[in-house]
Amino acid sequence: MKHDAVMLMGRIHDLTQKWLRGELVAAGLSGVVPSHGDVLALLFMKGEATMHELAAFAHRTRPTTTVLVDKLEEVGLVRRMQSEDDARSVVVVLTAEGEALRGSFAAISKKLASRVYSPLSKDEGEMLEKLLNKVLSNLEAAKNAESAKSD
Amino acid sequence: MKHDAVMLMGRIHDLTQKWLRGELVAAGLSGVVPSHGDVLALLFMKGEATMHELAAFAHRTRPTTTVLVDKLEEVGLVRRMQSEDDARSVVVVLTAEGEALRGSFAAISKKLASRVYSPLSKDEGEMLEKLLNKVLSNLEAAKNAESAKSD
DNA sequence: TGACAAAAGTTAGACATCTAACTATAATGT
DNA sequence: ACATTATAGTTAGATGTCTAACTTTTGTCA
Repeated sequence: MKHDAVMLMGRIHDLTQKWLRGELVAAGLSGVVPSHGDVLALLFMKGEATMHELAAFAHRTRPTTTVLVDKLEEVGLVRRMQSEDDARSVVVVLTAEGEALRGSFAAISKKLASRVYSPLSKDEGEMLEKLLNKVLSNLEAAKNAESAKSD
Repeated sequence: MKHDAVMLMGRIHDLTQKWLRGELVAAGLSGVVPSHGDVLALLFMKGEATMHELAAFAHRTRPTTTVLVDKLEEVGLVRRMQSEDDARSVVVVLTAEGEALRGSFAAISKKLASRVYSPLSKDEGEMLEKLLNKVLSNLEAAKNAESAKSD
């Protein structure tokens, strides 16, 4: 055992992010980066979402989400609206142009999965997901335990 | 199969990097980040290295490595020297202060591995490394195949 | 009911990283 | 031998992300 899983995951993460950027450019979406994809992914699922929900889903901070949505609004894929329930909230929705990209995004996402899973058998793919979930749950539990200590 | 391995690895990567930053601060190394750790790791192994070697080992670009070494020199952990063989090359070496941190870095590195591997059995740990290596090799092969096409 | 705390979002400033362009030196080929 | 090409490293400028601080609105509770 080389105990290098963290390094391996870092490398895989780097390569997949880089590849994704290339795909987005190839799809005519210069200036759109993988994090924007996470924002759009939630909108494709839910139709609309608050900044807060988008930030949580994309695992980014709210300031970062502000910038991400600024960009998506600038290129015309989403629109900000005032919430009717809560005057503090902003609701983000897809424009027609944004909705039109649903298919492209699904295709890129499928291509990414196939790229990563192709060297693995079905069993191996499932095993990998199981092991990663174990590791992640454990890290999140440890993190929560530590932040709870500072009460 | 959820095909979410990429997302899981991204999350694990984020959490481990964040934790590492905290450990470095706790070790009195404010301003030193995980990438600096990669630079130091090679110096702990080889004693000295050129900028080019450090960049390759840390998987960063040479401009980034310039900045990393600037910082390490500023906090007194390494020193730049002119190479005697090649006037273009810079050789980076550890200072006494840098050498003194060997133990702390080994401890942090061990703690990180234990954090990640603790929820896994020995067999599972080995399996995880095997699967990640498969995925990474495949991605690197695909990348090389694509860049070769543009000849 | 009115003060104070919590939450949603933005702005400002910092930082790690990247690509492109530049300087200086070494290697190569005719 | 000299011109061209390649390599080592740095500088300059851009970008994605973060934390801290701020504004506005909502919730709480004495």
